Amino acid sequence: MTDGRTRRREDTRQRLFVAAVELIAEQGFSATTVDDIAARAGVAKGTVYYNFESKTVLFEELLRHGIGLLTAEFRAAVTGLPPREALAALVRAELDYIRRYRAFAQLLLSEMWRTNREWQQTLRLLRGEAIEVIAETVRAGVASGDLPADLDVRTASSALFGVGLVVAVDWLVFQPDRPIEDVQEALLGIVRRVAQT
Amino acid sequence: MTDGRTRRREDTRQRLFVAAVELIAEQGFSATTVDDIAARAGVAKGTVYYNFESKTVLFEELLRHGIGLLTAEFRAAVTGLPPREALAALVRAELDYIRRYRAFAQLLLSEMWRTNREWQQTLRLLRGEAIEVIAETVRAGVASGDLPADLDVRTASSALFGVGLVVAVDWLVFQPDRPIEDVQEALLGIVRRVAQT
DNA sequence: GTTTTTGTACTGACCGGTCAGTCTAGGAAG
DNA sequence: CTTCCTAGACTGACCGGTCAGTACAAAAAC
Repeated sequence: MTDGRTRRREDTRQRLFVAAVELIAEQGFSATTVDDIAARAGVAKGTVYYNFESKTVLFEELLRHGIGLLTAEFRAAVTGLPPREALAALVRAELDYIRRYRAFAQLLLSEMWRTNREWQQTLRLLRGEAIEVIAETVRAGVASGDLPADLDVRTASSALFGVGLVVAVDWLVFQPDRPIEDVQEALLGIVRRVAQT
Repeated sequence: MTDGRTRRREDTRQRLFVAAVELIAEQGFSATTVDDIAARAGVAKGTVYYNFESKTVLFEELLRHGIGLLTAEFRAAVTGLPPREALAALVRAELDYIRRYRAFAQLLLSEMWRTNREWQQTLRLLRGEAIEVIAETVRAGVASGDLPADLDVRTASSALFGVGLVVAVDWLVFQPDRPIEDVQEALLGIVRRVAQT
């Protein structure tokens, strides 16, 4: 399983992911060429096609990997916490994730609301999984009376997800010199106020 | 000035704008071909290049036109209103605009945070102009004591702009059957709470 | 009022470059 | 020697941009 070969291959795939995510974040999927990805990863073009079926599949696996990680961190963040604390933990987890994987966050923000792309279904599905974790928390909060009863669970959940994304990426792109902790504070403040019963 | 020729040409340019904005909203700038745009507008490819210098210039003029309109509506919305009412009017104006030009809003959301694209400077500039209107309102509110003194004007303004965009487009793309008035209510509620002194 | 000229809007075949994907020779690991 | 993987030249489709030519309205000439 973790013999030299598998480890080496896993390493190559990882380098390709990193290269692809950076380039696609900057330029978008269509404007990014496979040659660029291979060059930045320091491998030959053939290696890309040895490791991935196609450019689209590489991107889909990238999305799966990236959002899977986010979903996992969401789950880890909320386990065992009461609703209102869990909500704050989710905001923190999202921003923490964005800080660590800023290129992926930027990519997500740009490609999330597209329609008519081959990988759109995949992305929609993955988005649903991540938001479901938020929705579970919100639902529990509404049921227990910790959150306002008139809160629309689906809307609130997707809004929370999107707002964190846009505010953080906006900060990263347009005011990159300022610390992300400030965004976190601002967002927590907003969520706290909105969550008031 | 408004003879047959100029009117005809203006009409063609308008049709090209409409076709381009829809296609780019769905697929992105790079994935949209000039042939597609021409076909949807019902003109020959050459006509695109008769009316616009290049694909990039067409897109830049599109951005200028679209954001210019938004900025104008922002200005019209705030004139003569006291800070807190002006802020609510801005939210209403933004959502009203997004409802009317949903494709353009979707396009903006997807291309706004890109880096390393030829037209990035243009977009950055235009974004600045639109946000400046918001910033003036916030600044006046902070100065007059109508808004919290510790509000960071630049951050608050760009956050307000971005949040309206994501929440509205998210709704349009993922829950298109529900009325946008609900989003407006939700957003106004949030802004009202955050703006509390 | 008719004919000729001119300028403008548009057309679509075509060109050159680019890019996703293929193929095969060869290097590394065991 | 065999197996697994990588390199990078190559191919064919596609796409941005060009250009010689058409259509047609309005002015100019008579």
